Amino acid sequence: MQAETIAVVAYDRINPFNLGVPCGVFGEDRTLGGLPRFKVLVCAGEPGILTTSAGFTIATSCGLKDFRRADTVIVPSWRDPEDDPPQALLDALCRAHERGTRIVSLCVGSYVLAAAGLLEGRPATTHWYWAQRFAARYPNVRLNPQVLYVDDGDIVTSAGTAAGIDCCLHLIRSKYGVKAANVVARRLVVQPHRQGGQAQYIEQPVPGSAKDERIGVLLEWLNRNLRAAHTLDSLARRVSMTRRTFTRRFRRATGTTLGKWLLAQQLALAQRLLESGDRSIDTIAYAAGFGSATSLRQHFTRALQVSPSNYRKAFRGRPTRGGRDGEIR
DNA sequence: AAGGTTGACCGCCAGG
DNA sequence: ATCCTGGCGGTCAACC
Repeated sequence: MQAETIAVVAYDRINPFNLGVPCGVFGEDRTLGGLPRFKVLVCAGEPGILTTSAGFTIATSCGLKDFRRADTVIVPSWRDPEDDPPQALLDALCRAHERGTRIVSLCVGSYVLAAAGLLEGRPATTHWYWAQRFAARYPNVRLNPQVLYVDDGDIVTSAGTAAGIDCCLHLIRSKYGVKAANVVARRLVVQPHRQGGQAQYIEQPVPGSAKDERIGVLLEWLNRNLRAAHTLDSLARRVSMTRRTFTRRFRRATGTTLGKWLLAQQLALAQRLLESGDRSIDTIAYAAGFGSATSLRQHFTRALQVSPSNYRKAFRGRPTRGGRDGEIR
């Protein structure tokens, strides 16, 4: 297969984790796992010495001119959303985009794409912490701060830090399939597909208050008792709140609704059970709190675009015995 | 396939 | 004034 070239923009004071995400996903040779070999070019997005926020410096011979060789350009966050990116970088991004190169941003890299004008009128996301300021500064961008990433074809944006991994996995999944993405996910030891949006990761500014604590304790308990049938009323009773207050507090604490949160947790559990062990779909459905295998199949397929049994097959990739997997080197 | 039932979600308002 | 709570009821979707 023709090697796809990925240009990753490095800039001064870059956070090494952000730089590492695309390099970790695309930069390793996983051809034995059945993946194509990507060509990763770390490109200096500005002249001068590039230091990282961890103190070491980056030396690369690639620069903006090398965008020309890329199929995809990734902007792995930005040092400071309030710090305007250099015009030369913005111009290079625009030219690449006009040539048909896909432009991807991680975290607050959306600010760079927006500054380049690439997000005008288009759907996008960014780190939840900056979402409000982003929306105020770029009102024409259809910002959705609830999701982990937004794939708008030639432009892809993603939410904070680790969502960059979700986003990069998505890029692999959409082009090379679920199986390929799972190979990478396994190697990185992350979930192949996280459920729900970034809302569930948004911490409340005052987490320790006694009242939020009640929801927190409940969530922990729920996660250990997913198989039981829960209703809004039974849970509200459990934390001694009225139904209305409970739904409100729940949303404030989790950023989502009870139903969505529960379903996401149940699906995540079902995924884990499918990935390991040989339990029947029926058993797994029951263990994860679904009323029936039919119900599990329906929700699972809708959320992941793969049926449970195909997910299991794809995740395993190939027959495994004794915990060894041919894809893992 | 249509219709009924149930439960979840949330806007709204009144009261603390 | 501001925030929170409890209750009502409309809408929607899942399930039967």
